[in-house]
Amino acid sequence: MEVREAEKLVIAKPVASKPSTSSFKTFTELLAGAITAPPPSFAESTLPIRPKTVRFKPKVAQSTSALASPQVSGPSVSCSSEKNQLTDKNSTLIYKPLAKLVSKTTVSLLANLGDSDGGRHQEVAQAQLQLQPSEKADNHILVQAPSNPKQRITSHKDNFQTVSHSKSSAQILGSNQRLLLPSTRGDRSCYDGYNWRKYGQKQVKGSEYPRSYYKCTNPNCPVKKKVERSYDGQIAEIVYKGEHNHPKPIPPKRLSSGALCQAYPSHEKEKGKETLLWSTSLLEMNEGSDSRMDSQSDLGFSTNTNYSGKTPLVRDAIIAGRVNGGVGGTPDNSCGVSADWEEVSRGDADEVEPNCRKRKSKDLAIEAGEAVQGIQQTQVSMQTSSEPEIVGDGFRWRKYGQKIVKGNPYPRSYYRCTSLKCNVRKHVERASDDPNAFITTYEGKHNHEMPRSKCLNPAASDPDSPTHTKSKP
DNA sequence: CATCTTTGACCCGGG
DNA sequence: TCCCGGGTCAAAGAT
Repeated sequence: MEVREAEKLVIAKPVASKPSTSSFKTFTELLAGAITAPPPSFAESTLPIRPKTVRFKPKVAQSTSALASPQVSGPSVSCSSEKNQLTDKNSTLIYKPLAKLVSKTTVSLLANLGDSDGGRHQEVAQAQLQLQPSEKADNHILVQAPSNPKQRITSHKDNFQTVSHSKSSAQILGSNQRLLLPSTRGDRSCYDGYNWRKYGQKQVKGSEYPRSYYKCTNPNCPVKKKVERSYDGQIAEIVYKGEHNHPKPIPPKRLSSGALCQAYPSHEKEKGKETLLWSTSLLEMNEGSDSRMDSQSDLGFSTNTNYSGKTPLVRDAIIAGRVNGGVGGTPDNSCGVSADWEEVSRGDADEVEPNCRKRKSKDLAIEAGEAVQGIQQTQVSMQTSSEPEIVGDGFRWRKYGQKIVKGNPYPRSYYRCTSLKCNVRKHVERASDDPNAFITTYEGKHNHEMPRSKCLNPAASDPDSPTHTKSKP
């Protein structure tokens, strides 16, 4: 099967679980031994490990080969080959380059990676990062896994640019694709370091798969993502909306909880394998089998999951590129990647939601948002001029939608006041090619006073003031 | 008991 | 003005 073909290429590492009486076994031996273990259905598989793993079907042979040997080097890797496969619908990554911050830890981590095979990951990660020539108002990341045989073109209209590459992320993702059996609880499809709450699911016309809607659980964080998942659990497409206005939540103790506890299925936690250091995982990633990965099998791949699995850098590259509000898909993107993981263990951000499932009621969340304001401000300042209203004009807004409105090639973002019982809404859209020109339209009147956050910098709290926005209340 | 997912209904912009 | 369809809400159920 094609799927297995992909696995063969990517996950070919013999399981370490084998009681290695004799220090080394040939691959054949390992294979043979493994084949006996899994169910008959896997007999034909050359992958003795992780029988549960389901990967996106690599429709493109070359892609798999590329995956197998990510020898490309240098930051430019992503650009060179990607153009060659613009038509490769199986591996499409829509990514809006955004300026991103690279932490020191990231740098150091990258350095370390470079010493090992991390360099490869970095390259791969870079391959994931696709620059979008146009400055759009929203950063969306669209990851489309190649699993879908009918891969539909990820044409996100004007907002997106479909890009593919030899080592397309999708394929890489695919290589790490896991069976996403919707876990009953905590199906955080796509672990990306953030916590998501599913708030809807729908069968979208034109899409063969149901689309799930997720919101970042962080208070006042406008980020949402849509995940289309095939019936067998594979992620067909992921679309991110907005930018996180907060740092990544941090698990109390190294990947053991926090984000993981949410992102990972319950059994994952039970296994306690998440305590594995990512660094360790990184070393094993491309070889295919680490227990952690196994435990992720039902996590669902995703931009995140997959990345986090075999190619965390890839994942992070994407996430970081977006999360950090970066403007540029510079080679550093790969750094952001690792940075993300670094952050996970650093604990610099979870003041808002340090523990998994600490989420309280919406009210509490809103209140908590106050505490985040400071962070927001900081984050926003790092962002591009896009979506300046996230933090607001003194009020707090939550983005609840976005659409392409006729007559404007740029997407219109919809916000609502986060204050309870306040029905004020507004939508923001680019007014022209000028990335700084926005039109903000307000609806309704605030039935409350402008919130005053202690951490809020009055000066910074008025993103509208920059003159880029003209409001018409 | 708290939190999260599910899912049908509703909202609303666009054609 | 009506209909379509994507997105969101929120009650109910699950964990």
